[in-house]
Amino acid sequence: MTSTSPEAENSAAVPAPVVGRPRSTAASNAILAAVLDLVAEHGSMRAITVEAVAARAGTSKTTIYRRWATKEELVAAAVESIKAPPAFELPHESVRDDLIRMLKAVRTDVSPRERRILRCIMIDSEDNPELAAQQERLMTERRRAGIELVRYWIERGELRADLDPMLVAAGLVSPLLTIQIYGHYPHLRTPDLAERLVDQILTGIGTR
Amino acid sequence: MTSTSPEAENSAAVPAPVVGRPRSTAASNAILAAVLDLVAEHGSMRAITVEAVAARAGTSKTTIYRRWATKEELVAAAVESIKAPPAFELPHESVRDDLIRMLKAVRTDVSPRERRILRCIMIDSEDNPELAAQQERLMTERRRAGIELVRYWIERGELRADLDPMLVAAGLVSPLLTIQIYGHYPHLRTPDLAERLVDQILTGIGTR
DNA sequence: TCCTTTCGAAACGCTACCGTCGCGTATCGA
DNA sequence: TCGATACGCGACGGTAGCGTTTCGAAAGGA
Repeated sequence: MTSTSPEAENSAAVPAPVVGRPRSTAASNAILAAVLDLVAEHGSMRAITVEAVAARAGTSKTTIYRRWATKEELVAAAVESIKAPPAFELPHESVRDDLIRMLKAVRTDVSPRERRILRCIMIDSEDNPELAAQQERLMTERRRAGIELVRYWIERGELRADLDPMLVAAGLVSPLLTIQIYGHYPHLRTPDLAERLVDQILTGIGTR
Repeated sequence: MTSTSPEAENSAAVPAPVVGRPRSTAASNAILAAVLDLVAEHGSMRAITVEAVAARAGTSKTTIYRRWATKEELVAAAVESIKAPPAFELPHESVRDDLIRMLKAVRTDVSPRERRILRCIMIDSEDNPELAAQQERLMTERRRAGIELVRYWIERGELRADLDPMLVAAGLVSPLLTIQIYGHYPHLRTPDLAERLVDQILTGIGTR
């Protein structure tokens, strides 16, 4: 820790010179936050303009373009600045409660703002490999907790030993996400969706 | 059937006069097909241009704007022209086979072209209520078969009677779609995904 | 203090695309 | 044949947004 800068450098940014007036980190943060705000408000990354970002951040376009060469780099940097939510604590009292809590965490820990941001990343990552990589990073982080949870209860014999933890997690989280975030199956958007999903997969749907 | 036109009128189109040279239905069809082609090739509706549609359809921009007032109307009409796939026949030999067949039909009956179109509709329906309505129409049609199937096997006592058929369908189709179409959980993209999903939900994951 | 760089503001060039118009030609019904 | 409309073509005006430039002022480091 000899002379570390207080803020981590933005990866894809144009490097700042060492002499002269230093760049305002407050401005950098405000710009990245403004990008995420606007992405959350409007539908996608196509829908936001650099001028709007500057206005929201209280800076000028010049200040933005001094840091990032293109709009794509700017958005990528903003997405990169998103941190994964802190790992939530589970009481480990019962499989059912844990799974339900995990699913509800997907719904509550993720704010509506962040939810819309994730949705936009999903959309735009189609034709933006940089964004696609970022998406993978965010998704993998968020998926890990669920997979670990399944593993935990398999070890304790509460879940079948021959399960693929990832498939179980997918079977629970995917329906929840498509219903909650994408708005599919509107009839299923009830407050007890998490409970119903867990019960369904826990006991199975067959009669034998 | 006195003087019915051979083709159904396009709903939101500017009505064609009764005197003078009639509009070419071939051109109309070529235009709508071109829209869907281009939507499938490029990412979204924003990415396609009216000039490109005209070029692909072998017409001129004038011909397009004589039928639809704006690009939005054009896209909406093209989406409206999509027909639901024919209902597939199931052998009804066993629940397991039927469910697996149903899931595999999701993967095979929907061509890659149509898949991309559906994806784009999903994306653009965010800020286009007209498209959102069309999306609901297409999704509901496609979901019905799965829900009916669950109901069929409930009546025959092979599935639990207290199930919500829609929740079961969602629990099966959603993971498949997110994995197959959206590319999530890349480790799960195996040829036997349908079988594994069905087995997991059929027998349940719990040990008691 | 001086030198270097940043900042905000405003204007600019550029490109892409929408939607319109005019024109000569083609095609239908009466 | 005549009248009315559709057709393709090309050009146009208008708008939006990206990225650049200029300029005076401010703010740090040596």
